[in-house]
Amino acid sequence: MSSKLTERQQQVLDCIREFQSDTGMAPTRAEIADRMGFQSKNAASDHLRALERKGYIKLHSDRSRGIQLLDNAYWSDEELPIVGKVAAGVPIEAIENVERTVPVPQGLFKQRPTYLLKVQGDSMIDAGIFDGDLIAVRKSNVARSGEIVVARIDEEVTVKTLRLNKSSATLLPANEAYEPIKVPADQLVIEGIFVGLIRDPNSF
Amino acid sequence: MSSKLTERQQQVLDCIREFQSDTGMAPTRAEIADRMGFQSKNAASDHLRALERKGYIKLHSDRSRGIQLLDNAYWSDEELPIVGKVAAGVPIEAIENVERTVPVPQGLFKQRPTYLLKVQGDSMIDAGIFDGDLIAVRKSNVARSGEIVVARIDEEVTVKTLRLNKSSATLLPANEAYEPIKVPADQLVIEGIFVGLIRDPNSF
DNA sequence: AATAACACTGTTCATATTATCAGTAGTCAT
DNA sequence: ATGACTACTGATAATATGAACAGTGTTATT
Repeated sequence: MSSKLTERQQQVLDCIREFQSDTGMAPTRAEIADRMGFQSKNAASDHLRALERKGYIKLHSDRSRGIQLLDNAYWSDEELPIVGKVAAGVPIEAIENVERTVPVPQGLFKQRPTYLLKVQGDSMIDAGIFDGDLIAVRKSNVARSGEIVVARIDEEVTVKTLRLNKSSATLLPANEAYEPIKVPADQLVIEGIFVGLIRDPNSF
Repeated sequence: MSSKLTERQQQVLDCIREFQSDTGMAPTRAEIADRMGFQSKNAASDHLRALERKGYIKLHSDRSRGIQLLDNAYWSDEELPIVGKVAAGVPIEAIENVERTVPVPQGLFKQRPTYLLKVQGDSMIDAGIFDGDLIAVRKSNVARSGEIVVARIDEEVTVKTLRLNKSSATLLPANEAYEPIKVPADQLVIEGIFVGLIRDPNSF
């Protein structure tokens, strides 16, 4: 049972999460005040007390950076857009493509997704990604070799495993029925990185 | 590129991970010394410097608890046994059942697995668990409703979703071809909790 | 209209924490 | 046998940080 947060409190909670994600440690009162634009550290203190009272964090008293995010802190839903078919040349996040939004618990995935993409086709079936699955994607225009990426080739968007060589990139399907796609490194457009998968067997 | 750690340094790294897992924050030098049994805080400092130099952590200077675990820190492998067929009545971790061990990166899963179990059968196929998959299991004799568990019924070990009612438990398969199994709560033996899945398409 | 909760500014003080210096020993490679 | 790294003890100084107190307005609820 945790009461609802005010908008400002939610912002502070997000701020703490982001700081932790960036630096690997929880922020101090001063650092929260800095990021949030407060003139006084005590503004941050007040918010922390509120967040603790409402059950989102635990404060370890007299401990530096003693802010512990509780499970609740991660279960504040964020509405993510589901992107379906993507029109040629249109940025993937264009509002026209948004079918609907679904609440996704933050922290469900290690990397925070930017949007959800409904998988079409079975080219990644051996990687456990089925037709109709929702994959969580973090928007990014770079990726490392071995990562599963959302890439654009000739106005078409696909999900494949990225393999980077010296001068070229290969998009690897995970299905024997499909062939790898070799692309010159400078022609490859990465849309995002696969950071998680959501399968709801009752969604059909 | 990160050089190898000494046994002691590995222990200190484990100590930091555990502390962070317990409290949600990185330990101070004093707390490391305390947990490790050092008389001097500087022993911890020395180890931290070594761990940073070898690329396992990042130290944020002049910052309290400014220890950031880098990816490398999680990639220190732990050898986990793979349990295959389980003889009737024999504890699941009995050495006779160990087929082989594989290095599993710690921190790959949020919950640290105790052993790996090779899935036999397709009763959980709708949950994305296929025949031949390795599932990472955390040994536990209790579980919450809704969790996927490794349970023993009549000398047979199965993987199912656990559904707890008032007085009885139901083991739910994720495959229409199989029927749910109802078990009196006091007869159910939980072996462990499903904490992750490893699928290697090249392992066949 | 009163009260509580929210959302801050600004200051002071105690203490938590890091950094650094000075040692002691053991191991390991050149 | 010499230097580099490991693995510590012990102490002190500098700074980072949390806690507390005294205020000011605003907004939501009864």
